[in-house]
Amino acid sequence: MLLSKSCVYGLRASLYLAARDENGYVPIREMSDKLEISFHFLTKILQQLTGEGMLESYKGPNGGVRLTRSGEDISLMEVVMAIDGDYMLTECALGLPGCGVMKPCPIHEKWAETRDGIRDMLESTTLTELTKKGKDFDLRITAEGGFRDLM
Amino acid sequence: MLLSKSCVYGLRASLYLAARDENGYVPIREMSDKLEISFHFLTKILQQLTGEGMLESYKGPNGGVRLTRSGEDISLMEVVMAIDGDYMLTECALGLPGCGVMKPCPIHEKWAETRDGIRDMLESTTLTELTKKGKDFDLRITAEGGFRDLM
DNA sequence: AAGTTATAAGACTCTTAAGTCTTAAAATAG
DNA sequence: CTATTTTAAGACTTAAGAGTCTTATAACTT
Repeated sequence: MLLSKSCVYGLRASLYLAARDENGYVPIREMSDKLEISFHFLTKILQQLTGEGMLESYKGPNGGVRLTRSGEDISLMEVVMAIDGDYMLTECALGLPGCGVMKPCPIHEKWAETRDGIRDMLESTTLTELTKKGKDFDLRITAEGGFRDLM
Repeated sequence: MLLSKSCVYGLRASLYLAARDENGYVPIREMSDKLEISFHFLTKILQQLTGEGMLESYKGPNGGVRLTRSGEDISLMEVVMAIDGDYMLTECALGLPGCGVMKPCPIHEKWAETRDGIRDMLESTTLTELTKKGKDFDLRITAEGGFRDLM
């Protein structure tokens, strides 16, 4: 799998937060219910995003988490890097250590081009762009439900 | 990781076979030694490729495995499909079941384009193309050694 | 025929990702 | 102050991929 499950859940949660444009704190319990993700597991993932500064959290009643910046300014890449790190964009396709321009494997060059395609997509796509599309066309954010059910 | 370890080992072994252009059978033990892959593990992987008809095997002394066709006619895609299957080219980026044009997630479209890039690369690259490059520039096929050491 | 070299198959172990559960600590509402 | 709602942290369990080991079987060499 290209992205780990943690990362995928992190992306869905980030989209959920961006979609709720009232910018109050959103309880993790609410998100785990709506997105059908284990509460404790989601909590762990969101803690990573909080640690990276993408989210901020607040304890107590009416607490929860929220984006620190506008969803317009947050790319998918930011979420992926916070959770999965950059292995996807640096790792050799043949698994050879230290593969790079200095000591390439035969697939290195072609793989690097392909990877750039992935990188560009992740970097150029923002949360808001996707939530807008999601709301306009009622696309899916959970196994069954679309954006409109959710809000 | 985009490709499983099994798949990566399968690719390296396939390249090894394509690089040994004398078309006799190559003992798995020789490959596992040269490529620094566990013999038993590599055996399993090659059995999958044999099962898919990409390799043929021969038992007894002077036995081993060999490509059933010329390396020019075998794409990386063929190896990847035989070992990892098509999940990479069909799976939803948000992990939603049955994501597709009918019931897309908000990333579906962009992700499909990116995936096409991967697909094209894997389909258009042949084993021979890579072994030729590997031999010409003595590129790496193992952690330390290049193609020239190997043959 | 006997011994050797090889693949075939599957049980088994190890490691890591995925997921759960428990306890602690913060902050607010009443 | 106290009860409640929430995040925080980390131990723990489960599941899956990665890797090892053992036994069986095929086929060649002498």
